[in-house]
Amino acid sequence: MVSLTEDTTPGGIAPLARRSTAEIVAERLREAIMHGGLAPGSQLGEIDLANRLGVSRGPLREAMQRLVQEGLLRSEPHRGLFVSTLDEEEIRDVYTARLAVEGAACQLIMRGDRALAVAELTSAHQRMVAAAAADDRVAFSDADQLFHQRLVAVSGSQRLERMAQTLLVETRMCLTALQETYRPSGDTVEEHRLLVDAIEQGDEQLLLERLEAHMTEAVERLTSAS
Amino acid sequence: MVSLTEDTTPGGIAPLARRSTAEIVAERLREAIMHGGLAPGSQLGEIDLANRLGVSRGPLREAMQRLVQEGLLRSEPHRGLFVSTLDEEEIRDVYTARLAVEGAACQLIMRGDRALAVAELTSAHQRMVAAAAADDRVAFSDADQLFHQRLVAVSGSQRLERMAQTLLVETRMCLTALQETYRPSGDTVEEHRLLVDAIEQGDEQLLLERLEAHMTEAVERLTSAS
DNA sequence: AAGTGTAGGATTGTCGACAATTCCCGTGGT
DNA sequence: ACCACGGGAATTGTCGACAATCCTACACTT
Repeated sequence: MVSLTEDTTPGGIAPLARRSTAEIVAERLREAIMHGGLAPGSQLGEIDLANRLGVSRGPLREAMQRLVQEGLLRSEPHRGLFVSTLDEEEIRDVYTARLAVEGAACQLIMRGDRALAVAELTSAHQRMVAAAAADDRVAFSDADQLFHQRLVAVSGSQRLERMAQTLLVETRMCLTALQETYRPSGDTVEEHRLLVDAIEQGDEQLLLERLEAHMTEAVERLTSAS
Repeated sequence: MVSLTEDTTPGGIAPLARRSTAEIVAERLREAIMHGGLAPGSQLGEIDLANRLGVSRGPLREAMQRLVQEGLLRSEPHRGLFVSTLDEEEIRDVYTARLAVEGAACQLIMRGDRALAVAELTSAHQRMVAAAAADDRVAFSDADQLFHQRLVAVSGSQRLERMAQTLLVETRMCLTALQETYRPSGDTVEEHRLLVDAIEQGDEQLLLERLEAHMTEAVERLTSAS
């Protein structure tokens, strides 16, 4: 039985608030869905998964209910749980919601700590540049996800951050499924840089326009590939 | 043991998709939190709740994990689950998120079926008027909630609708907690009517302005009372 | 041959009991 | 009077087993 509660902060004293098993398992499942370990549409056998994770069916089922609430899993009573599939319309919906959430985050950033935002996002952007240079698809997607995670995180809104997390997992799920056709592109890198620039300049209108353009471009790239 | 799976469509043939127990229990818990049956900050005893709902601890725990994921419950490992409390900052956060979600829904409505939206929202608005006339606080809150539920529902975005659901429950939780000071007001009724009017006119800019004003007013009413 | 009915197998849904951890409170010491 | 220190109770977390349900495949009827 593998230990699920590994302490991530060796020197830290404060993080005494260990997380519940269901939360940890849910995170593992999210990662698996994101990286394609659990393909869209596939059924999740409880006994198999429980054994693989080293936990019993109880905590596993609790974790799965979390993902059902998030929309990542679909529940068919007495049939089982399946990884959600995203058709073209759903992809558009994801990006519509992302635009709403991240747009609101941008507005908060403009009224808040812009310097912090620029610092955080520039750091994430540099990772994108490096990943693109190395032509590392996984690292590129990681950096892309990190960029948008930080965008909503520095907004300071817990709810926008939580909503964005789910949406980013869904986004990542698409990218992984279409891994063949999706490659690091200079355009994508540039789009993110333009966002940071707009924040630095303090031009809210410009920022929102560029964010919308960024989302539109992303949908275009994904739907044209499928 | 009481039957939880009551068929709502006697004559219908298609709706065979019965919902899972966890989903039903989660909905019951949401209602209880909304209406004050479970006060903010109070702990949820598992055995007691399970007995009261007529289910075992297993399904109940699964349902509770859903609410934890939604943010309605807070989990403290080995301590228990508590109903989330909302301080003033959190209330502002809720309305920030609501503005983002409902604003996006409004934009979709403007590009979609405006007539349907007007019909649905007018109907909900009439309930508000009636509740205000009868000075029925609960019915008034019900109508208010229904109005905003329909607003996101007619947008056609599943994700915006799901996000809004959680936010509306949190909103309702505040209203219930502050039930003493919150009363049906003509201003609130009028604000909703202005929203419907803006949709009917097809003026997106005006609609968004009025929506933002509506949210701001609501925050004002709630925070000044506490 | 096509469709229907039925038995088998497998999976999910549910339940009760056991183990682990935490908090409360009484006791003793300083 | 205050603080440190266990003992005990209550609650959560976990687990394995039982019951209900559904899919598959095969035999039977028309």
